[in-house]
Amino acid sequence: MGIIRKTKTVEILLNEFNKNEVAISAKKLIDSLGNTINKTTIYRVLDKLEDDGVLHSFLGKDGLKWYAKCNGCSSSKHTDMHPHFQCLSCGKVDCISTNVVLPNIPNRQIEFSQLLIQGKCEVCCA
Amino acid sequence: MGIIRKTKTVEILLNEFNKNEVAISAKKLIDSLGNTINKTTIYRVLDKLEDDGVLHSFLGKDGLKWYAKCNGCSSSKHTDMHPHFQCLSCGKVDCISTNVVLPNIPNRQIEFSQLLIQGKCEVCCA
DNA sequence: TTTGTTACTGCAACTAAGTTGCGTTATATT
DNA sequence: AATATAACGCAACTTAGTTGCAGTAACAAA
Repeated sequence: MGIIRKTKTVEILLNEFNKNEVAISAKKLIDSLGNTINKTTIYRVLDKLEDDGVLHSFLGKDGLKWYAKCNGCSSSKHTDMHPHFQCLSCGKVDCISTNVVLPNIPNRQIEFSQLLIQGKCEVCCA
Repeated sequence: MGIIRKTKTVEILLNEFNKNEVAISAKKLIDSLGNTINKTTIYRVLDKLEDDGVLHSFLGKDGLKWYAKCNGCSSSKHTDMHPHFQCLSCGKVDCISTNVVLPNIPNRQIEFSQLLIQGKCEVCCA
């Protein structure tokens, strides 16, 4: 079940995702908002926003959970299937809006895929 | 630094990877061998075998660490860059020996990539 | 505006994967 | 056999994420 009441916590968290384009890890949200909002609440609101199709989640290079705003997803169907890029220098994660060409795998039924590309971002490249 | 002495633990672990074709998670090795070998030792030997280019590691769908035998890797260079397939029904993970076509990302320097495809394996499809 | 239902929150305690420090054991070299 | 040290076991720790429960607040209805 998703978000039903527009609480202060929901507003604060949505605001975090609106002011930056990049993805944000649950850990970072707890680090920056943890003395305002309880970490349990942060995890729960993120989970519900994902259920609603407002955010999508994926795992970063260390297995940490990251969230980013969805494009064209609804609560019934997450259509987002794009790759993510994580910078090995500064740790920043971006959504890459390019379609992934999946390899042909015989006799298997593909349901999801996650592609994490790692390297140096445009800032850390220079 | 990699493996220097051929101990009983190294032999047992390598044997696990030789009898099956599939990847094995660190957790599963601890579950099955944990009363014979200490879990710290399992983690350390896996780590060293990866340093040596004997195994490669990647993260499964829950962020758990998985290991599988390498093909054509050395201690100096891990050339393996293939996708992995994890079955959502039985949990099995396989290496897919197909090259991945990475999307073109301007102004970024790509160093690694990991593609995890999820769905139903050939056994669970039927 | 007040009341009442219940979604939401905070707290504390917990779970589980993986790590660290250190004293002991065992491999391999001389 | 002696010895240097890689490898091991144990216990305690770290940390991301979860659970149960009691208290709080959002919101609809009166």
